Amino acid sequence: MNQPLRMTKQRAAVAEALQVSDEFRSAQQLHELLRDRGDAVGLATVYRTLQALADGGDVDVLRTDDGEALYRRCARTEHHHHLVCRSCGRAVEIDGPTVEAWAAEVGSTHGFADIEHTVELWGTCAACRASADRAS
Amino acid sequence: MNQPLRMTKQRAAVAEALQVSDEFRSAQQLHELLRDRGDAVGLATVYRTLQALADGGDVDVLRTDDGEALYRRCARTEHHHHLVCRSCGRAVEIDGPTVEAWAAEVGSTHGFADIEHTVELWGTCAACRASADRAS
DNA sequence: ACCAGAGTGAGAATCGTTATCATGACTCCT
DNA sequence: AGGAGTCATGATAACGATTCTCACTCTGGT
Repeated sequence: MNQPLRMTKQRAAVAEALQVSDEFRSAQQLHELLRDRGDAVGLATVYRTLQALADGGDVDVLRTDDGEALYRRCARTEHHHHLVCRSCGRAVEIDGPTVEAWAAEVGSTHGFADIEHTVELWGTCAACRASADRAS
Repeated sequence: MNQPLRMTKQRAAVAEALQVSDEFRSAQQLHELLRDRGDAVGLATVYRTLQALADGGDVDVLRTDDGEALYRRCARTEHHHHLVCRSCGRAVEIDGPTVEAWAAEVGSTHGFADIEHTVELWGTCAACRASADRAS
């Protein structure tokens, strides 16, 4: 068994920064956000904390097209997917009712085991579209 | 209009290395593979070529969990997904008949536009499972 | 209050990837 | 064949994200 994590100022700060928004944020964004807010936390610690939270299933992680990791504290712990705004990171949690079974079936059909699936939707949310229009 | 790319030894070599296998390979793996085979090609060129091929839709790109890009020359050019072996990179092209419509619908329901989706399945193929058993 | 050990942070180190830039190869024109 | 102009190459530097190192600090149990 792995002993529970100690609660420190920094971990609390990171956790809280995640509570606040429902948007996916990169480690660096969170680091900056904390700095600006006054709770300066070392970048390394932000990374460590996020990793720990992710391992514990407390935050969801996904990758942008260029490989950067984004983190978000989701309302539910159960398996789900996301519809993410590619410009602001705002996300909606969604289910893929049919996807789950489909994935497992396709996997075994081809003799693959331990199937996992990555299903994420990317789009531009209404708000970001509005501000893009305004700019043009 | 963008003029066609010049066909050079190195581009041919990279393209051919991709033809050979149906496995997803990283740029670095391909670079090594070419070196070993005798067709030494600069790493930068491998990256450039892969990027060009990807832009042209001639190779598919996906990202591992840790953000590394993997490339593969697929049989079809039309939109499709993959079932990839997480240990050897072997891949099977699959369709997600229902997924497409579902993605678009979910997107518009939440007011998102320009919906794209990422759907990839990861598993362990029969061959890799066999060699894993042998090792244990 | 004390102490063992987990946690922290500044900076170095890694790793994948992209940018630079001098050099080389290819095309087209004559 | 002889250039001029262009695109491609490759060694290397630069980059950005992430991880590692290590001396120092704090937490949590006593």
